[in-house]
Amino acid sequence: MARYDHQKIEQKWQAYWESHGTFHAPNPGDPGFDPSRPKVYVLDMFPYPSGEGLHVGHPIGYIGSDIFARYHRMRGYNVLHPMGFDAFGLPAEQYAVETGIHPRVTTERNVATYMRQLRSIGLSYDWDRRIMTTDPNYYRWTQWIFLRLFDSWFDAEVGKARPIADLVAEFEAGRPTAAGEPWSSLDEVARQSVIDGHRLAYVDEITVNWCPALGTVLANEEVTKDGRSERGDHPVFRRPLRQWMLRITAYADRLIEDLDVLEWPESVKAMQRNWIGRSEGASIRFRIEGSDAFVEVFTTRPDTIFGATYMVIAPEHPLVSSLIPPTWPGGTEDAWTGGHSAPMKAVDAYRAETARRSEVERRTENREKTGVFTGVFCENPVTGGRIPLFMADYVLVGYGTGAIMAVPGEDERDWEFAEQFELPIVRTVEPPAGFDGKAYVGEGRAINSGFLDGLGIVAAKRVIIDWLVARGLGEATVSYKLRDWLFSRQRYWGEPIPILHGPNGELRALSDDELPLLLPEVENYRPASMDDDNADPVAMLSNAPDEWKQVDIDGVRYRRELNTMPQWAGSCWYYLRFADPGNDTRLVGEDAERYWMGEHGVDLYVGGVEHAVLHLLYARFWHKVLFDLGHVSTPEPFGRLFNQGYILADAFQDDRGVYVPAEKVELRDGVYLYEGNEVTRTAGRMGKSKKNSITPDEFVADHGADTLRVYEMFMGPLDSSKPWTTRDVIGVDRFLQRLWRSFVEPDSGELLVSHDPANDGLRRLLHRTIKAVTDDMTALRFNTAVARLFELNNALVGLERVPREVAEAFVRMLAPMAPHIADELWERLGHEPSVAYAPWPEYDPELAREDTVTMVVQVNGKVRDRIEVEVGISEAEARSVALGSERVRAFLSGEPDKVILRLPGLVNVVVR
RNA sequence: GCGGGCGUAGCCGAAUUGGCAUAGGCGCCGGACUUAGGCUCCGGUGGGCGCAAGCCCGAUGUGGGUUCGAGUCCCACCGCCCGCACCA
Repeated sequence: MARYDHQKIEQKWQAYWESHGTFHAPNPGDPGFDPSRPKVYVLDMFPYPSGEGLHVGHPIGYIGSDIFARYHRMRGYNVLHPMGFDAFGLPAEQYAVETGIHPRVTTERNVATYMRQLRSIGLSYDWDRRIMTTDPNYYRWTQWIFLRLFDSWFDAEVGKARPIADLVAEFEAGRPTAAGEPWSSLDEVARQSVIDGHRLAYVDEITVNWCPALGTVLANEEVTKDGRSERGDHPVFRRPLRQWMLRITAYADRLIEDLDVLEWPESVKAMQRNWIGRSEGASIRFRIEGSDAFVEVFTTRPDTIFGATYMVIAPEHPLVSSLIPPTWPGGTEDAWTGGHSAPMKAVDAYRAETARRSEVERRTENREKTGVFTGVFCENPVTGGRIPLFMADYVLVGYGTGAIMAVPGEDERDWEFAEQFELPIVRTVEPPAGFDGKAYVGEGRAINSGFLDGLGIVAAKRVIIDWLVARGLGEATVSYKLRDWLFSRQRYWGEPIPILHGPNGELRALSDDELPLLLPEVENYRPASMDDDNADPVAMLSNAPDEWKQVDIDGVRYRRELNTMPQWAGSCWYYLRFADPGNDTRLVGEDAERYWMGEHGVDLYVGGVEHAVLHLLYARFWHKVLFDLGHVSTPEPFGRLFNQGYILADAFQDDRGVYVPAEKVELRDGVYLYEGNEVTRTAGRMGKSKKNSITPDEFVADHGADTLRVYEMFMGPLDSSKPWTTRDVIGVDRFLQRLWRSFVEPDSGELLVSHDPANDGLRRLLHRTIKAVTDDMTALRFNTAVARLFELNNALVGLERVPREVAEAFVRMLAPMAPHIADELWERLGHEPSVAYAPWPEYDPELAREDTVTMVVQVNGKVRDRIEVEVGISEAEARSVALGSERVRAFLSGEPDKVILRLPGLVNVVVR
């Protein structure tokens, strides 16, 4: 064999691993399970199997986690390293709309491609644990968890979820209902409605994001800031609709607090905190003039209430029309009316205008403020002043109470509005001298604020809240940006929601043993709404046969829920199922859950930062519910999270902006040419649409899986995005070829390993390398680990034979990154296959240390000499070496001199 | 605007605690082997002087600060990336 033949060797070892079940991880209680070993759970964010297959940018995180998993196997851990597929979702369904092919068929075809590609790069998954969210044996448990959410309520007193039965028992024991009526006085329907109002999964009529093109409503999280669908970039409209909701807001505080102990990137923690958006403040009730009714506002600055010169409600605010006067009251300025003859007309017109205006426009910053006076005056509770109530779309209905007290002196938005509508501005916080801005939002003492004058912001807040509480006008409250999770979708390819609707609208959950509720077959996948923006939402399952849609129980006819779950559902708990994928009596066996999820849950979770908020927040929420109900043993699912960076690649566009195949573009004299025409280079993620993808199939055929793995790790830090540079691949190819030649005689295939011990220099390098690579492995610094192995390999060049101690350690260090070539060499070194469970090499701390180190000698502040000294030299010796140096002596003045020895770990000041 | 992060050679990048800045790779230059070629081998690669050992000088976005000593810590500024954004 003249060269290292990657095709032959990689196929050989992949076949070996599969036929020997090398990476199968037994569960507690299974044959071969060793309970004395520590466990590590290494998880990738499982993919949605798209029809395009993988390109080389996709597996970079998988390779990183695979190296981590392989390293821990060699360290003697029981390693859970599974893979599966998040296979419900829109693309397969949209493909079905076009082709009529059942989503199950396309999904299975795509999964087969993914598995072939993943296997071809030597990832050490335990494929026996493979799961698919679309498998009835899987979604049975997704539905089961939904039923637990339906059957639970959040007990705010203990801050955790409890079974509904507990709530019923408490009501029967005298717990007051929210409406204040005693439980015993309620009839069955009223009781049911009280209970339904407490469930973690509940139905509510809310304003939803309706996307006709996708034929479904979307969660806020799935709508871009331009008011379009994240998937497909279709227009989204606001519609009121009765929908399933999950009460994630109940967990807002715990979702924030529990972030602290997680070993997650700070940026992701920050994004989650930001998304939940907790702010402390006060709700304050402002009496409506001439009425007993109040407008309740939320503010984070109750201390500024003396400066509240007007109020604003959102256009969607449910202010009762009867409170709006028939004519413009005295004190109405012309600028406030919008030219309308009566308040109701002005309000109706403004509401209509807002509804027409897209979300995009509404959310655009720096848009000129619009609004209209409602004809209602309120009373400022502290000043007694008469202040107008406006309607304006800069106040959002979804946050706080949908109403604000406006303090233009201390808030930039309010200032802008006040200027436009000629409303009075009163400063209530003293700006620093020389402040010439408009609204002042900084620290300062209260002014123009009656009994608050002179107080700082914090103290003023405390005093005013006490004052309001004493008068029943307000209280301290906390507000969140986080909304409850809209959980219904009108699409076909998702988990059916296991609920029945009774003749009187009552909800009836399926029992656990009626699960799974199978997805029915339908004739047509095309949503009725698809081409009509004005169409109403219709659930796809209304196309199901009547036998499925109707259920008769005890003579009562029930209708099945026709909505399905969103794609996030399956990925909310898949990490639990991997611990015990075959269990058909529980979602996960207790022993398996406690063992694999023990201590920190998933020990390393690797995936893209695009899931920083949605998937990771939803999964944490479900996990906490399951934790509260006693189904899992840890409060958090993912102890350590790592976001791999993306592989970027140049893409090229011609003069019409059309992408041209990147591999056919040539660089000549600083100009990029495609078929002789100049094209423009752009950077970005790899993707089929940009015609710059490289598939693992072609790469593995040309260079091999080991080169792909090592190259992707060597490109740079795993968590930063970096460009794919085909030119650089050759360095890794050379490394592996050179390595092979160091070990194997090219012509005879003889093993070039000697029994002679390594010389001191090589041995020191070896032990330094082991130390560095070992540190790199746990820190996921694989780029530097590769560089260390390059360096060690370079030291072997020119040796006739590699000393065995070096060879053995080298192969073992190489194994996680380049497992095929490492297994081959390991076998040739005379070991049983495979190196996957060979012990990781240990280093000798003495040998790993540098043997000499440079001592820098400064005389009176200037470096005068650098002297190589042995590591571990004593202070006295170092001093005598330094003072013995002629160069140093030449600069001694005879006066007391300051001589400083600089030595790693030793600062030694000598005065002479 | 708020939050998170980053600026090191021609390019990708390294530098555990503040301690020889620039490891490793690409590219480039020179040489060897070869009829030829390069997924071969050897050497060089911040600038200057030197045949050489070596010597001198400069440099981690900019400007300050702390320190015997700063890529690393502190302050200000400049530039870039990511997330959120009329959230009261």
